[in-house]
Formats: sequence, structure tokens, C-alpha cells
Amino acid sequence: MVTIVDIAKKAGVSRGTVDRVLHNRGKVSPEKAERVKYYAKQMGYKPNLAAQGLAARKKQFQLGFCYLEGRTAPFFEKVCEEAQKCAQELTQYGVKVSFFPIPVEHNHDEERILEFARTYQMDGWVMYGTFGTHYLKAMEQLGQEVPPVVAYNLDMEQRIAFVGCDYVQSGRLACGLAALMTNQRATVGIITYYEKNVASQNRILGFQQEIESHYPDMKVAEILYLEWYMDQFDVFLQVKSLLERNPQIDTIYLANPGDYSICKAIYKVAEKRQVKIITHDLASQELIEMIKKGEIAATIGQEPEKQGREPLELLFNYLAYGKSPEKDWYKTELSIHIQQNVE
Amino acid sequence: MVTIVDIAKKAGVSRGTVDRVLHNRGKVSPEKAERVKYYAKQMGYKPNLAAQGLAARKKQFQLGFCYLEGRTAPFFEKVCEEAQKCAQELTQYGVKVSFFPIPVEHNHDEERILEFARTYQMDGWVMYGTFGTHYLKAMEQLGQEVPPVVAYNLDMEQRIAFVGCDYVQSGRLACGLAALMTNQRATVGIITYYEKNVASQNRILGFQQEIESHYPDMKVAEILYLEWYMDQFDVFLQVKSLLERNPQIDTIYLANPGDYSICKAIYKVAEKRQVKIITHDLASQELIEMIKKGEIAATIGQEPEKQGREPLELLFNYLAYGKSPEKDWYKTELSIHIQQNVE
DNA sequence: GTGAAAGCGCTAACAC
DNA sequence: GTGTTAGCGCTTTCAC
Repeated sequence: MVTIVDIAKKAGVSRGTVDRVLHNRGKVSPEKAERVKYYAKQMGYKPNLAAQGLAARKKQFQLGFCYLEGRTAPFFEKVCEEAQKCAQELTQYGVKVSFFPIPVEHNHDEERILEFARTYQMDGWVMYGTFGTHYLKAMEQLGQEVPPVVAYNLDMEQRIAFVGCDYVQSGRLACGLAALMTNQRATVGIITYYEKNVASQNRILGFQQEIESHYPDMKVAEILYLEWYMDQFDVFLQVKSLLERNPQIDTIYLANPGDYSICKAIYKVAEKRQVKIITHDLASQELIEMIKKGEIAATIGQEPEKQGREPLELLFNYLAYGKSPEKDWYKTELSIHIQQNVE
Repeated sequence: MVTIVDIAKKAGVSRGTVDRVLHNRGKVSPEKAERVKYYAKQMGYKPNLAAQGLAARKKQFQLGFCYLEGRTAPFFEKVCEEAQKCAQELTQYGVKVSFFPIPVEHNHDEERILEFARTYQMDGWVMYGTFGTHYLKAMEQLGQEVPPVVAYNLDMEQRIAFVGCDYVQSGRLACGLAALMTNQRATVGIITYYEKNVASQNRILGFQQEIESHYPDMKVAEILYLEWYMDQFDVFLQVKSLLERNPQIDTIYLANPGDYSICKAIYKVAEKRQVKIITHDLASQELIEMIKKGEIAATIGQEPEKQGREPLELLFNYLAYGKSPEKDWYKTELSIHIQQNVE
């Protein structure tokens, strides 16, 4: 294994100089820099991570992790759980991660976010796209330099990388499942919270694209938009009338479950008609129970653990080792869970 | 963060003594040992991995990784690929991993395995169960002390841990998929290579158990055992007559694909009857293409990457840091792949 | 501009 | 039995 000292010897310089060249830090004569770079490449130098990590302790980085909190964001709990584990491990490298729960009702509150941006100074941030976008706007308004941001779950601009799933593909996969369960003849009722939610929109888009490109005998009968304020009983009535309006519906695609309590309401109506329900994520215990019982036919996962861990690791590598993320988009895998492989 | 020196100070001993206590290595007076242990626990000491890794370089461990090689073992290629990546990373810790491909035809050749055991001495081994079992027998015969072995893919006795899937559950999941695709009314033809293969047997067992416990309207019409020597055309004829004997079959469960070339043969026969095919693993490009085209309805994965990486990491942790595996069985997840989430 | 040296936390060889 | 010390590879500070 090639070390920094090996290069120093070959290039006839000191180990300090090699380090300066490798990190584009400080004053080195052009010729020496050239020579060092040449040998580093030629000898296939790869920094030793253990050693780098050990030395990194002195830097004491402060990172911030923002996540959505509230009844309607159970998915983020899973993400956050893994992020906490990762944060614990990063302790070893002298990193301190602070967690910032954002209540769903403040998610677009520009005033508050401005205050947030003013108050908290970090060496780097992990944010989900919607919040990150607001944050950047706030920082611009404040005329402040933005630290590196890694986005997760939903993408945003000006981040150094994004970790999350392909929502369009996610909708396509849901469509494929519907096809599988109905001999490619499904008539689908789509139900979703929040008409303007990008994730939900893209999923529905993907679902419809897939029908068009692969399944001529399938169709979407209606898209039902639920509103924030509806409770379980409201939902029950809405779904009931959806099914009454469209007696041919045999599959329900719940593109954005939000609060999973609505699943129960949907199931109650759908049960009598033997309608298959397909939804996303595996976040609440309630949902898991329903899948185990076969009340929900299938759910599509998007690796919440990876969304919690990878952004922190990317950020740390970026700051501590100067390693820019190799990819622009770290796609999480879309998993299918049915009765027999849940848990 | 608590370091070894902090403990030494508190306990009023030297850092060397603390190290000896923590690793149960060498002579320390009982009282001092007690004191060190007490403070280590009380202060919540966690060794710094970076530092440990750096220091581990001097030990120069030699590990061996055995894998099955040949046309009928494409799954192992994926495993091996990831294992090689992991081996490359372990280089940083002074670890050298040697890879031993075992041709399928030598897999049970006791004579050869005896020779193998005699020839290669390693600090630790990663082996798939079938080979590992023979290896242990050989070592016993030679009267040699066995180094630690981590098993993967198939379990064995006397290993320090096992990394692999639950084959019974894997068969249950296949059954669940069949149910999903047929409104719980599938009539299934099961096809498998090698009657005595444990993985295959357990999958079929799980499949049948699941029918019994959940799907009264499903049944297995026949189990067809293929033989080693059959070529694609032989398979074609066998499957054809299987379907002729059982005109009600609407689903084929290929419990052990072995060589994936038989998939094409099965599809050719099954196509006319619109029979759904379910199989395992995602190992060959050929198979992936068939799934993309929808010729194979679904395949069930078992995390080959994890099976390649985790055993090496466990073995390294065991040897270098004296950390025994936390679990006895590291279960790999069963994933479902259909047209829309393959690749 | 450059080299020398200290130190990150841990391990193991060595001296007493 | 126990303490001391060299060193793993890298970063950074401090002289020159």
C-alpha cells in the first residue's frame, strides 16, 4: 500500500509538501507540485481512511440534520432513526450532529425559516428538498454564504448531492403491481393527499405513463384528492362515494398515504368489493399489521435507512476529506413488500 | 469521548494495563483488572474504530474466501464481486484476502477437499455451507485446529456466524406472489434442479406450508425434478409434458434455477398457456432481460452483495478487534423484482 | 516555500 | 505484573 511518505521519498520532498499538494492547500512551487501529483497518480495512491479519520478528530465539525415531524410524516421517523445511529458513529471522528425537527405546519413558513437560517450556523446541512429550498432562499435574503447542503427524500437546487428515490419510477412500479394482480386489466382509483405535493404528482404521472406504454387494458377511473382537515370518517365517506361513482374499480392506489390512519377507512369500504390496495412506504406499525393480514395487498419502499445515513456520510466525506460526492443522485431502491416479506 | 488514557488515569494504572485488561491478554493483578473494567463500563468506553483500524495494520491477517464457480452458479458471481470490493477496502487494514473458486464438480470431492485443507492455512475463512462442512470434516481428519469460519448462503455447523436468507420464508414469499397474481387460486407446477439441494427443498417446503396455512384454493399440481445432464431441449420437452399432464397449471415456480438457460425453454412452453413464471435471484443478464420483457413475472432476491461483504467484515472484526458477531444469523432480506424495478 | 515535529487513539514489543 | 515507548498514516502547526 502506497503512503504519503512513499510519495514524498520518490518525489524528493517532505511529507508536509505532499499533503499540501494533495489538498490544494497553501504554497508549493509548481514543479514540485507537478512531481508530487505525477507520482501520486503513477503509484496509485489512496489515502488510508483509518488514518485520515483519526486525524480528522481535531476539526470538530458541526452538522445539522432537518426532518419533517408530525402525525402525517411517519416516514421521516425511520429516516431519522438511522441518521441518529450514523451521527453516533460520527462522534468518533469528532463530528457533532444537531437534529432539527420541522413541524409540518411550519414547513413553508418563510418567516420562521428566515429566523432559522439566521440562528443556526453549521459547517454543513442535511435537508429534505422542500425545506432546503426555503432555506437557500432565506440565506440569499440574508446575504449569507451557504454551507454545503445534501438533500434527501425530495430534490432541490444547489445541493452537493441528492439521496432519494425516483418518484416517477415509483409510480410505474405501483402500476406494474396493479397489472400483476389483475391480469393486466385493473381499473384503478387513485387516492392522494395534497394535490400539490411533488412526490405524489410524480408517482401518479409514472402510474399513468406506465399504463399508456404497457397496459392497454388498464385505466384510471378517477383521482380522488383528500384534504388536510379530513378525519377518518370523512375519508370513509369520500372513498365510499368514489367506489359508488365507479363500480368497476378493482384496485386502489394510495399514492400518498400521509397519515396512515386513512388506510383503515379505505379498507373498510374496499373490503366488500375485494378491491386491492397498493400504497407506499412501510413507516407505521398500523400499516405493517394491515399488510400482514393481507388487508393491504402491497406497499412500495424507498430505503428510509439509506436516506438517513448516506447524506450524513456524504457530507462528512466532503468536509473532512475534501471528497466531492461521486454521484449527483444516489438513487434509493424501490422495494416491494407483501404479506410474506414484511418485517 | 472516552479514551483508553482517560480510563488509565481514573484507575491509576498505565495505558498498557488497560489494554491488557480490555483484551483479556496477559498478566494483570485481579484488583487492577477489576478497577479498569469498572471504570471502562462506568465511563461508557467505546474503542475508537479509526485508531483501532490504524493499529491493526501490523497484524497482517490472511483470510480465505471460497465460492462456487461454474455455469450453474451465477449467483455466486454477484457475491464474489462484492466480496472483492470489500477485500480491496480491507487492504487498508493490512488484510490480505485470497479467493478460492470451487468448481461445482469438485464441490463434494472429499479427496480434493482434504488436499485443500492440508494446503491452505489462513487466519480465518469465509465459506458457503456445503463446502464448509466438508472442510471441517477434513480438518478433523487431519487433526488440525480449525480457524474461525463464517458461513454464507447456506448454513453449517461450528461457524461463528451465518449470513444468508431464510429459504423456507423464501418459498413462502414465492407462494404469496403466486397468490397475488391469481386471486389466490393458483395451480402450480414446481420445477427444480437437484432433488437433494437443501435450499431448493426448503423453498418448496415453505411454498407448500404457505398454501396450507393461507390459501385453501391453491394447489401444487406436480413437482418436476430436472437432472444435471439435461440440455435446453430436454428441459423443453420435460416442461411441455408437465403442462400436458396438468392442463390446469397456471403458474410455474422455478425453485432452483441453477443454469438460467432453462428459463427460456420454460417460457417457450409456458407462453402459449399464459402461465406466470416465478423464480429466484437476479444473477444472469439473460434473466434480467426476460423480466424486463415480462416473460418472467417475478423473481425473488436474497441480497448477494450482503452475502459477499458481511462475512468478511464479521471475520475481520472478530480477528482484529476480538469482537464476536452480535448475531448468530445475519438474515438477508428477500426482495421482489418485477418488470418495473429490475436493475 | 518547505521541512520537521506533534498528535489523533490504540496495540504490542520491550524493559524493569 | 506493570509502565514506557515506538509506530500505524495523515493533518496541521510552527520554525526556518
